[in-house]
Formats: sequence, C-alpha cells, structure tokens
Amino acid sequence: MAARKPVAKPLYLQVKQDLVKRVVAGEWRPGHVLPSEFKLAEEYSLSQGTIRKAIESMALEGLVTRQAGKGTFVTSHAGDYRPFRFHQFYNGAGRRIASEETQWISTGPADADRIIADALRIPEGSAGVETVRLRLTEGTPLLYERFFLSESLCPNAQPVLERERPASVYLFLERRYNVLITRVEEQLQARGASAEESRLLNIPAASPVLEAERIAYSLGGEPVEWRIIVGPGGRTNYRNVIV
Amino acid sequence: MAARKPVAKPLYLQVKQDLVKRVVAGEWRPGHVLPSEFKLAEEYSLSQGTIRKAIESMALEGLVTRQAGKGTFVTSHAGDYRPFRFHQFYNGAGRRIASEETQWISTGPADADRIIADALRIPEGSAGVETVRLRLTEGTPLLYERFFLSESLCPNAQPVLERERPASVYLFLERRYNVLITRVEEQLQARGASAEESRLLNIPAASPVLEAERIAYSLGGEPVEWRIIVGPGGRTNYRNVIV
DNA sequence: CAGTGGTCTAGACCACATC
DNA sequence: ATGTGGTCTAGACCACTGA
Repeated sequence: MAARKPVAKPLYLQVKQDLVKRVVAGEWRPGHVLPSEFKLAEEYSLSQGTIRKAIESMALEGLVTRQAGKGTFVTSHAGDYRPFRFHQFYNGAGRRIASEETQWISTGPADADRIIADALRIPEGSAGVETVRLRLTEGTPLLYERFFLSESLCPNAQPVLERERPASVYLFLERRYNVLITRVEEQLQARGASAEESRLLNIPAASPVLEAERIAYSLGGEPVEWRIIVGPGGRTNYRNVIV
Repeated sequence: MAARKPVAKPLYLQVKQDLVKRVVAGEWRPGHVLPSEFKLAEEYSLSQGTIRKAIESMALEGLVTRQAGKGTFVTSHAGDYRPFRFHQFYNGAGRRIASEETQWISTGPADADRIIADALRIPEGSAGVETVRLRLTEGTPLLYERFFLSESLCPNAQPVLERERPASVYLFLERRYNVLITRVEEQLQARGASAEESRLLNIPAASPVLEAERIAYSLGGEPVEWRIIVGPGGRTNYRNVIV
C-alpha cells in the first residue's frame, strides 16, 4: 500500500522522530493516550508493524508506556508509571529515600556560576532560581539538595516554587512548562561536607559526604535543570545496575 | 509451517531461554558466531521473525552482538564489542580510568566474611581467593580494588591469578571457567580512607573516598564476584546516566 | 556471487480492557 | 461487542560482508 521511497533512514525511525516532535509540541500531553497503531499506520500510510517498531523504540526509552487493551500513553511523572525513576539514593536500612518528607530551606534568585552555565549551556551569569531543600526519613535529614532553573527556560518560576513547594520538580516542569524530563546524567564524588551541609545534615564539619551533580535533560535533549544532591557517608548510599 | 501450540509463554521467549541455555552450556563460546536466523528458524520449526525477536532481546541485554552481513556473535570481554562496559570511574580530567596501568599488590586465600557470603549467596567462611590491586594513570594511583572469587565457583584460581595477573577479571572468568559476566550491581558510599587505602593511594588518613561495592552476575544470574573499588575524593568521580 | 542481518508488508489469532 | 497492544507467519527487498 505504501509507496516505496528511496532509502534514507529507516521509516520507523523517521516515524519515531516525528512522533517525538509531536509529543514535544504538546499535541499529546503527559499522561494522555496516543492514537492506536492502526490509526497512525493509516495517517502515515505505513503498515502497522512499522508504526509498532517506532512506538516500541519510544517505549524502550521510557518516553511512552504501553498497556495491552488500553493504549499507548505519554509518560508522566505523575501517576505510577515509573516511580523512583531517578532516585538512586538509599538510606542505611536499604530503603529508597522517597520524597514524602521534604523540608524547604530557601528559594531565591541566583545567577548561573561557571559550572551551572556550562552544564545548562547558557551564558555565565544568566538569571535563574536556586532552591535548597532537605529530604528526611522519620525526621532525620538524609539528603541536602540544591537545584537551579534558568529564567530563560523556566520564566517566573520563583513565586510558584515558593508557593507550591513541589515535591517533584520534574512534575512541576511538566505541568507548568510542558517540559518532560526523560534523561539525567549524574557525576558522583566523595568530599568533605561544607559548613552549610554539616549544619543542615547535622554531621561533623568536613566529614565525608557523597555528592551527586545532576543535569536533567528534556525530551528534546536540552539541559533544563542543574542539581546537586548530598548525602552523609554511612547513612546514605547510591545504587546502580549496569547491564 | 509451524504447528500452532496452546499459549504458554511467547514462543520467542521460549526460544531465547533455550538459546541462553545453550550459550551457558558452551555450545557457542564467547566471540563465536551463532547459526543464522534462517538455520535456527528451521531447527526450531518457527518463522525467521520469531527467531529474530529472540535474538534481538538477547542483543538488547548485551549477551550477543549482531553485525549485518556477518552474523550474530556471543559477547566476549575480549575484542572491542563493548569496551569500558562496567567502568564508571573517571579521573579529575574527565577521562575514563582504563585498565592499561595496573599494579598488582597481593593475591591469597581468604574466607568469605559475612558481607561477601551474603553477596555471593555462599556460607560464611567459605574458601576463596582475594586480590588487591591498584589502577594508575601516569604513575599516580587512582583506584584501589579488592575482589573475591569463591573456590566453589572458581576452583584453583589463585595460581593462575598470580601467574597471569589478568587486567580483566571478567575475561579471565570467561576463558578459564566459561563464565560470562553480563550484569553488575554497585552500591556507592562516601567514607574515610582506611589505613591501607591511604597508604596505597597516597592520601591523608581518613580523607574522603568514594567506595563502590560491586557484585558481578553471570549469564545464568548467579553472583560470581564480589569487589570493592575505592577512589580518592577530588581525584576521581563516578558517572551514571539514567533514562 | 551467496549469505547475513535490517527493514517492511499484510495478513492472522490471542489476551486483555472497556462499555 | 469492540478496540487495544502482543505475538506470529510468510513472504519481500535492501545494504553489507567475504570468498
């Protein structure tokens, strides 16, 4: 049925690219359902099997979630599609440190320093918002978090952050800016705690902490958020599986 | 062509399971080529497409590597299929710490302590071999490694380890015991350096280090090796991508 | 040149979810 | 009952490899 075209890139990859573009454009919002494979096959004038390959590739990247009998849904940080997706920190008892207990420390305007500017590919000194908060378990502070959002990508974020104090930054980005975080890069190191960290985490000055510096990328591959997560040695650890 | 059977588990998963079993049994050794899709399709009396799904699933897990025009090969830690697959440590300059420079410290008999025994699912006190070595860059020690292999899974490993001092333990396991490591789990924490570590890494006593405790699993899912990797804070970091 | 994996089609039946 | 994704088949053409 479909016209045979000269080979450029596999059709299913072209379809995938276009579908991603349409998700980014907001045609289907996070949590909503995509057209069925047959509908898309008709729209693109391709066989259902080719559409399937495109969607399966997106599902592998965690961009959409498929449910037999129901449909294909754009992944959202709301709902229970993939909870804890980006949470690799565990407490001493081997339990994931979730976001139920959060203590908001501060939110305020900040300029991107050299490190943040490089990470987010913005000019040094760019305006933005910086927030500090703690994650706790049963009242004990376990993680110190500091994250930066640029004014250019997330205009006017400060008042909303202060008012709503969202437990999930990525859900906040999704709802307010239609920015879907699909990938994060983390760089871990051990170092001594800073004065602020030792005070907030209630640990001795300069005692060993595990620091994760994270850059979160949107569906389009653009760096959106810079963050550091700091946990005291001994009370926290970080888990990873490599296949 | 193929007979229609009552549904139990998808055929392609059954095929995959059987192919994995045959790889484990040594029918095709690491680095060697599997029969073509058509040959396997005939052997299993299934369509080529079903065989393809089975093999593609294995390829996704890194178990085999496919090359158009050549064939499907059992993954080996030799060759250049996936170099640095399990190396997440970087030096201060942002370069992966490779295994070119290695300093062998010691190899000797050891009994599994509680931690190792739990990790490898063997009785506490089981006999085995423990090795300590350093990874260096331009003569500077950057990583301290200590790993344990059980006598039951890797009989008589000590003399060979001492004689060959293999740069890649997993290549050694593959060649000598036909055990293919396909998955590792790592747990990271920050702590102060031990006396031995500070001496070997040439850092102040109790200064912050990043420790990765690793369990390496074979193709069959059995834990095979226990290891810790220790790098000084500031000079080393650990990188990770989450999708 | 023949053989390999990579892509694509057009049909089929299944289990599951929803109404 | 209808529609969804999940599996399976049997053909086809393509680009690449190596003799």
